[in-house]
Amino acid sequence: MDAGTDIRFDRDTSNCSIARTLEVVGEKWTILILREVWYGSSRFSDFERILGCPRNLLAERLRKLVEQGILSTETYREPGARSRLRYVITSKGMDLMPAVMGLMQWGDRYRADPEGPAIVTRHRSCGARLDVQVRCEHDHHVSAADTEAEPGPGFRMKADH
Amino acid sequence: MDAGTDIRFDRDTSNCSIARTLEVVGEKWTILILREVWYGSSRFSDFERILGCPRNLLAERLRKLVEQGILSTETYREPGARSRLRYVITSKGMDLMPAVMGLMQWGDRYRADPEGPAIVTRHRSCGARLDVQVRCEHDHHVSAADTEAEPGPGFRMKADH
DNA sequence: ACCCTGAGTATCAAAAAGTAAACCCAGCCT
DNA sequence: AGGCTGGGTTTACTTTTTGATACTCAGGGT
Repeated sequence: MDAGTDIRFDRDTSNCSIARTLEVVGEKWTILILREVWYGSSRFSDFERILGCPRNLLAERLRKLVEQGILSTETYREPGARSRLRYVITSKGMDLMPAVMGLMQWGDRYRADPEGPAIVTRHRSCGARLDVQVRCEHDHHVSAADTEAEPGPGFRMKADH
Repeated sequence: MDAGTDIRFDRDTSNCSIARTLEVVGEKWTILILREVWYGSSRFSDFERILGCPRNLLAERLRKLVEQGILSTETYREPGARSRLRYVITSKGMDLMPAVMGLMQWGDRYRADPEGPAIVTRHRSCGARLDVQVRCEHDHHVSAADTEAEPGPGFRMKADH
C-alpha cells in the first residue's frame, strides 16, 4: 500500500468522526443519561435518583447535551404544581441510539448476569427483539471482520510530515 | 404502567449492559485504540505515534483490553530485530465494532469536516459503503424512535425500595 | 563490552470527577 | 405574606484519572 494514503501511518487524527463524537458523549455519565432518556425519563430528579450521580455533573452534562442539540427542553405542568423543564431527545440525539444499542448488545452478550439482561428492547410496531447490524449499500449483512477503512474526502496527513 | 415493572422508577442499575460495557471501553483512549486496531495497527509504537497519548495510559489500556479478551498478543519478528509483541483483535473485540461504527456514523453525519469524513468504510467483499442499522427479528429496518425497552430476566428493583 | 531500539515502568503535577452541603428562585398553597 | 418544593447553582474539599517526563529492561548489532 502507498504510504501516502496508508491510514495507519502519519495521518492527521484531528478530523476523526469517532473522536468528535466522543468529545460530545465520551464523558462519564453522558451515555447513561441518554440511556435513561431512551428508557423514558425526562426530569432532572429522575436522572439523579436512578443514576446516583453528582448533581453538578448532571447539570453540566444536561447543559452540554442541550447545547449540542441532542436533548431539548420543554416546559410541562402537573396539576397543582408550577411549570417545570423536562429534557427530551431530539432526532439528532436519536441517531446516537444505534451506537448505544451496540454497546448494550455487547454487554448482553459478554457481560450479562446469569439470569440474563436487565432490559430487553423491542420494535414497538411489531414487538420483535432488536439487533444492531452492519449492512452495506447492497444490503449484505456485513461482519466486522469483513470491513475495511480507507481515506475519505476529508483525509489529511500530519502537517509536519 | 405498573410501578413494579416501570424501568424508569427505582430499578437496580447495577445490572446494566451499557454500564458494564463502558466499564471496559469507557475510559479515555480505549475506543480510539480499538479504532486504530480496526484500521490495521497492532504495535505499541504505532498506537503511541498516531494517538499521541501518554505511554503509561496506553500500556494500561492495552493490558486491560488483553485481560478482557478484546485484544490478544502475538509475537512477531522483523528481520534483524528481536521478537516483539503485537496486539490483534479477537472476535469478542470485533463484536464491539458495530458500536464503534455507530459512533463514527453519527460523527460523519453531524460533526464532519466541510470536505467530508476522513475515513470511509466498505464491505471488503463487495466494496459497498457501510451503514449501521437497527433491525428486528422480522428483519424490519427499525428507527430508534420506534423502539421500546422493557424489563428482562435479569431485571431487579433497588433492594432498599 | 557497549550501544541502540521498542516496549514498557515509575514518578509526580495537573485536571477532572466525586462528595457534601449550603444556597437560590419561581410560583403554588394557605 | 410567608412557607414549601422541584429544580437547580455554588462552593469547598477529597479522590481518581490523566498527562509529561524520566527511567528501565531485554535483546540484537557491532
